[in-house]
Amino acid sequence: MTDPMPQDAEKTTPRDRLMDAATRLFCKNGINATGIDAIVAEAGTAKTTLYKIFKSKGDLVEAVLETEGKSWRAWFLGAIEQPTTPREKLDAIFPALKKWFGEDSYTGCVFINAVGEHPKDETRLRDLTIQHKTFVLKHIGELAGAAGAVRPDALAHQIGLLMDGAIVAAMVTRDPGVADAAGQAATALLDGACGPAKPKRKRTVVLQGGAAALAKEDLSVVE
Amino acid sequence: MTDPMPQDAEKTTPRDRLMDAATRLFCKNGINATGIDAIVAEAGTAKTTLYKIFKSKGDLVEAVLETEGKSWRAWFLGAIEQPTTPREKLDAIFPALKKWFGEDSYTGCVFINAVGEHPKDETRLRDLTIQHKTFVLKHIGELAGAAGAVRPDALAHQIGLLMDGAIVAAMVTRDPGVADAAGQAATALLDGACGPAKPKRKRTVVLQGGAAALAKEDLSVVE
DNA sequence: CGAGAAAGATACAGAACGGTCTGTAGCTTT
DNA sequence: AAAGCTACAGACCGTTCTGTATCTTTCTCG
Repeated sequence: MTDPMPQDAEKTTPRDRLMDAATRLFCKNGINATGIDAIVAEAGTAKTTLYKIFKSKGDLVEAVLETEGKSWRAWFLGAIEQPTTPREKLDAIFPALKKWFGEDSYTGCVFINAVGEHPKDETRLRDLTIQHKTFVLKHIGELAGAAGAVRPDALAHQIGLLMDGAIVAAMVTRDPGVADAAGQAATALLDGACGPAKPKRKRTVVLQGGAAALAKEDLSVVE
Repeated sequence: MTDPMPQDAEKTTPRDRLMDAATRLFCKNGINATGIDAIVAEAGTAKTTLYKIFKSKGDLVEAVLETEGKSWRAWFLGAIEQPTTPREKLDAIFPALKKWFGEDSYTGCVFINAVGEHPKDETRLRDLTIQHKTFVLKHIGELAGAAGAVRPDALAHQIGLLMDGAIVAAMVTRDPGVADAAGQAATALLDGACGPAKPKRKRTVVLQGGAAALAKEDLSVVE
């Protein structure tokens, strides 16, 4: 059967526009500070359209977090997969973050901000955030293991804390340079756990394919 | 002159009650999610009383941040000043944070959360946050210098990032154990910058009085 | 006691909130 | 041409928001 779908062109769906507008406004102004009217105005859709697609504002928030999380993970993994060795990939983390921090549209981590501005006994947003962070940490932990770290998961946990700290500090200070400070700390931790990087003398670290294959696997967070 | 103040007893002023209620509700539920009515109900005051004391909700928010910041700094400096040597004080940072994280009322850093839930082009809240963090980092930097760190300010910056990361991660996960991971990372960084702590063999580090005197100085953040 | 300030209670104003409703324009499909 | 679907437009619902105005109570202190 021939597909009657009208090709592609710039046929953006209302859903995409709503998600895009909501993401932008939630990040820039905060979730609670963003009204439905502002979202539909930015998206150029009707309010009815929004409520035909999403059950409620909370439903839209969750959809934004999931999509934004998946998008961020794809960008992040892509940004650190270009080097060849696991150690070099790990060393690419904070330069990548620095680039992110330098964007005009940088507004910190939408997960962290969402948890911070909602009631602390709320579990749904925290669970989504934990899934997001766990996915990233798992990948870093596997890289750390492949790089020969003595306690890969502990090292990944520490790097994750440095990442979160840098993300928050960059949001507050608007200074991408915090990524350098975090990167130097990470390098010191990595040197301690794996031995120095030896940037010129190539010290080949075997990559058994586990971490490399994982880089291309599904970015969804399974429950 | 005899003080005509009616002793003490539980004579709480409306201002104190309002500040207390606002602090608790802002931290627990978020600033934008907390209405004036909820604050006056929790404080047991009239709405008119609030607006007689504070010009606006934003004014109340700033007052809460300043008071809460001063209180936190006093607690934090007190929690790490009990050890004698600078290095031991630095090693006390993350155990202190762990105790904080374990409190039922722990809700993360109100400064970070406030910045996250407000428009990102807002400068006032970010400035208050930077002042707060700068004060803490300056103290840590002086301790690091007294402990013989090669680049005390850089080390303090890195420790600050670990602190922020731990604060955020503890808010999300509700697991005080993140302080242990952060503390291990800090210990590794400190060992690298100052040499190992040598916990038993006392390696006396001279303290020229600068950092010790500072511990008792004004906790206010000067503009 | 009695004057006056402080703070409570309450109602209100005007705007904004999340969310629903009615109606219609524009496009396929048949 | 008729029918149907999607999405936009915008009024509207009840609620909640920040902030104010008015009145009463309570307490202090001379």
